[in-house]
Amino acid sequence: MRADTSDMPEFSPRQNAVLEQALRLLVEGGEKALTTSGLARAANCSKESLYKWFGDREGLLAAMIAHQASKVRTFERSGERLTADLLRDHLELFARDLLVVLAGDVSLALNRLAIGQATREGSKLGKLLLEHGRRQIDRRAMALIDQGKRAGLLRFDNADAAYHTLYGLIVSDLHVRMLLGEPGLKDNARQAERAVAAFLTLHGTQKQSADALGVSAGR
Amino acid sequence: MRADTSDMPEFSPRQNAVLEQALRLLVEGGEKALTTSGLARAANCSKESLYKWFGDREGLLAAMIAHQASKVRTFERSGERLTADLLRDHLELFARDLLVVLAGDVSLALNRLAIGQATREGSKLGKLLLEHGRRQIDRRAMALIDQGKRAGLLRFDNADAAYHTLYGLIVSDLHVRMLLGEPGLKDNARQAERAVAAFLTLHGTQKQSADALGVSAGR
DNA sequence: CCTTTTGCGTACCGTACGGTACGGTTCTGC
DNA sequence: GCAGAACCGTACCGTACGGTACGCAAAAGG
Repeated sequence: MRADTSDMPEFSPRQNAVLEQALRLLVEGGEKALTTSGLARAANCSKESLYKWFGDREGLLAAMIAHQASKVRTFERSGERLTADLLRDHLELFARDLLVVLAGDVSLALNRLAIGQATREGSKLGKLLLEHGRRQIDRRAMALIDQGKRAGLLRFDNADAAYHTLYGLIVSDLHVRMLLGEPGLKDNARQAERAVAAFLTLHGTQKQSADALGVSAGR
Repeated sequence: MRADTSDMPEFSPRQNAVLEQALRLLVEGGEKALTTSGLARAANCSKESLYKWFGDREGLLAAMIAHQASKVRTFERSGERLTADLLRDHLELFARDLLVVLAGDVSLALNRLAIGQATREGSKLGKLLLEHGRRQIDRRAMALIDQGKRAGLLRFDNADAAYHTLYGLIVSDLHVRMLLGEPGLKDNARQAERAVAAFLTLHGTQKQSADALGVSAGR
């Protein structure tokens, strides 16, 4: 169960507990609620220890991202032989998982934090968040659609472009809306079905019934 | 040239100049660079005037959003008879405009600001930003695809769902990536073409050559 | 011309943050 | 059992913010 090419520092249990408190504060009160004093109080540790462990505030934020990413390992069960139905199931599962992850409290809070820090000249936190948080889910999807292509069930020239199409169909502007404070979808499964149906219409090799494309919906 | 159902307070020229400076500070240095003292210095006005005009800091931020929105009026030229080629052209134009707007410095800075303020319990700024900034572009797109349906060129049951599909195909995760500090696309036009081609494959009534779907790409 | 309003510039206040220093306490290795 | 490290709690420091108050110049208006 070792992580892949992990380079990450890995923190002590005590430090992980502190990072957990930090995430809690961030989720509950936003960035302004995550102060060194407040964290020290909430985690029953001293500010001195915080600075010893994480260097400065930015180091703490980076550690929080790494810590959260280390919790979201995604399994890659890629043994079975793919059929059209199986591919659809796996794509819909991926879509549902993606929607659940993006709508998660911690994910939203960390993204808000990194976006709040970012400026025109890029952002250290933003890079970290994209790399740590996105790599896993990207790999899972890419492996899946690659497998679909090798099984003759999907057709596309550029896997990256096809993946971004899938992503856009699943998420649309929902992520930004949630980041801005809007509530999420009422029914993730429905959205997943619609997105995957559209994706298969675009990139599937078999005729797709276009039924699932225009149903009542309503966000 | 009157705005539609505008209720907005509309500010004096002097106040607009101050808001312009505020936007400049925000774009150049992010939220932390937008302080009342800094703005007063940059705009050659007194802090007292700022508080008299805008109430408090949140009022200033809201005014900045309203001011920016008042600058981005979108024309609605919906006279001509639609053909398939014309519809495609208009959709691609919309897509390019959308990508340009989302990638704009001021748009990114305001979205970062509102997202940074937002918490789980919604955000005043976020609501404002979505309503003021999005309404125009949403209306333009909805009118366009509605027109396309009436002309028998598009088919869908739910216009809202179809629009979100179009939006997702155009933007994918690009908006969030840019908010996190990543550079934008190298070629908006290419992305617009691909997205519209996919959208027409899904919702067009005429056979679409699937050529434009899988080309080399590269973001 | 004089009055009133508007607004600039500056000084000021309370607060709260990030970061440091220190004394006392618990844990660890030998 | 003891020395040394790790660590907690608290106090402290400098700074910078949001917001207010005041003195004075310049425009507005009759």
